[in-house]
Amino acid sequence: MAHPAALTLLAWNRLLRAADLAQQHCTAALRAVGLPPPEWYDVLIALERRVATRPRDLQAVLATEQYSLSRLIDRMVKAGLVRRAPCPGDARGHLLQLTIEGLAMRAAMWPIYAEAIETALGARVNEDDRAALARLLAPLAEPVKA
Amino acid sequence: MAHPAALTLLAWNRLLRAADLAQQHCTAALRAVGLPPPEWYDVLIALERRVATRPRDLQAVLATEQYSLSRLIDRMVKAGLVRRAPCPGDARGHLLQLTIEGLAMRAAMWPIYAEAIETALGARVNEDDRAALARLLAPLAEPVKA
DNA sequence: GGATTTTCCATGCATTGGCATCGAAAGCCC
DNA sequence: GGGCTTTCGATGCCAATGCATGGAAAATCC
Repeated sequence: MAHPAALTLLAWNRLLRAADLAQQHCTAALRAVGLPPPEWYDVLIALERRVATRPRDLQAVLATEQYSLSRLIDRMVKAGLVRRAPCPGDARGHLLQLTIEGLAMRAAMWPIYAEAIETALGARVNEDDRAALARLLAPLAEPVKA
Repeated sequence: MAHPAALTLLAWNRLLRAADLAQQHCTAALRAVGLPPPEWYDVLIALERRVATRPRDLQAVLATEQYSLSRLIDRMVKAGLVRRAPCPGDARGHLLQLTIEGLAMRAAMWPIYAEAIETALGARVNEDDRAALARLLAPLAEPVKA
């Protein structure tokens, strides 16, 4: 296996840095107005759109670790945003439901989150470049070994 | 502030996912052969190249939080890879030095790290695309407000 | 040069994450 | 149906992170 070229390392470092800065920016923006971090939004919106209703589906959608998701849900339940309901047909798992508060929280978070994304990405890269970025990142957003 | 376009969201999600997968892959590759995570390499190589010798310089170079770096150094000192030496002319700080073991560790990590980068990025994106990626990510690798 | 502000680094405390493992229910195979 | 394997989700334990703050030295200001 060849050593990475200088260009590869440059792209590598920028990729990691860019993602880090982007996430920090969003987290800080939400936090600044007393809202929970982006991961909470991702869970809420997935449940609202019924993309997933069980933890294992959410896990696949969000590409998060099982234990990590399990505890995230714990916190969201404790915060009153999500409810665990019995799962008909599979007594191992359960269904996840948004509460009214969860729905409200999702709605409250979006404007802040959206603006943060716009500031961090939309406003700094023109449309052509955003399209190019999305295209170039597509293969990298797939699991490495696949 | 306008809502992000669908294209922006796509690029956004792929950016975060790609960086996450990339880091996981490297961390796992190093861990699989009993070596410490990538951040350790970043510290070691910075010290070896004398890019930075004091914690605050390292902090700037690595774009890490102050407390986070402070404790990372703690661990590396405990592991015998780095030494804290008094800093002539500024009694608040100190100089960081690689130990022999630190130097060896840096050398031992590189082949594994390099191969992981090559697998995760170099081998999945052709040269033109890597160049394009580096160019497109350049603005995003700068602090958001700048 | 004394007081104030800023820089540099560490740390207490609570939260979060990583890893391994567990218990329980489904699925499978015979 | 009785074992064996796989899937689902939670959790104990320890490590790492985040946030706030502390303390001490340097720089600045008057």
